[in-house]
Amino acid sequence: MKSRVQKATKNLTPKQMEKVFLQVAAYFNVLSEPARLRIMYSVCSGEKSVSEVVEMCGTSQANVSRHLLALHKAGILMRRKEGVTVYYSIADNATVEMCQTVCAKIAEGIH
Amino acid sequence: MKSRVQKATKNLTPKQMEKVFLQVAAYFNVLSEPARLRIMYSVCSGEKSVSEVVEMCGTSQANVSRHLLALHKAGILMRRKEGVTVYYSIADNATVEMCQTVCAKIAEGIH
DNA sequence: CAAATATATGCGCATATACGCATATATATA
DNA sequence: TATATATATGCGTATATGCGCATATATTTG
Repeated sequence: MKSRVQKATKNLTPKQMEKVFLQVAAYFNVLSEPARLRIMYSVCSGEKSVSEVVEMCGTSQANVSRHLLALHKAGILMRRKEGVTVYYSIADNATVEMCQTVCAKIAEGIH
Repeated sequence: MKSRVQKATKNLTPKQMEKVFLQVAAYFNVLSEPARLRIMYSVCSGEKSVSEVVEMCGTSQANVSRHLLALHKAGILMRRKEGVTVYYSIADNATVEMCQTVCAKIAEGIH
């Protein structure tokens, strides 16, 4: 019996598979920047405003804003505006868990 | 009690965390190209020579070779040389499963 | 050794994108 | 309304990298 994962892509046409590959690549691309991973790490500990992330990460405000928007656009972060302040938090826990798994595997080789 | 994943990165110095972020980003970067995902998909069905992957993917031989080497260098594919032929196969099943999970999640939104 | 086959690589070009800098936009407050 | 604060964005530059093309390298075979 095939797993649920295999089923999901088994009945797609080549054209549809190509779309999937493009979207999956775009998804991984969002996670392929150290700056964005640092930002995700800081948001992991709880909802943060842009300024708070700037302080935690030591990146410029402009870049933090752009990276947060990219993560939001990818569906990974929630965006909530309160007055002039914008708060970001985790929207997709599966992505966070995946990142943590990869981090852990790589961290093993660091010590 | 903390999960094993959280433990793995909890006791790292900022400098070590930075190294982890760089390596994780590099890892995701390998998976952020449609061409490489196509190639991985074809190798998933069993060990393949470079030529076989070229036929399956319709990409040029030079690029297939480069992408396969990149996947091998990242520890995702095995590389085995037999005479003048080079065979690639899955080395890291966790990565394949991760890709399939992401593919499945995205494929749901395609139909 | 010469030729054929399979794979890898050097090079140039085009494209994507992260960053710094300045500035625009939006909201709150005096 | 003027000012201050928080966030977003336009623009130029530098860098990374995927691709096409040609060619190098390695191995087998005649």
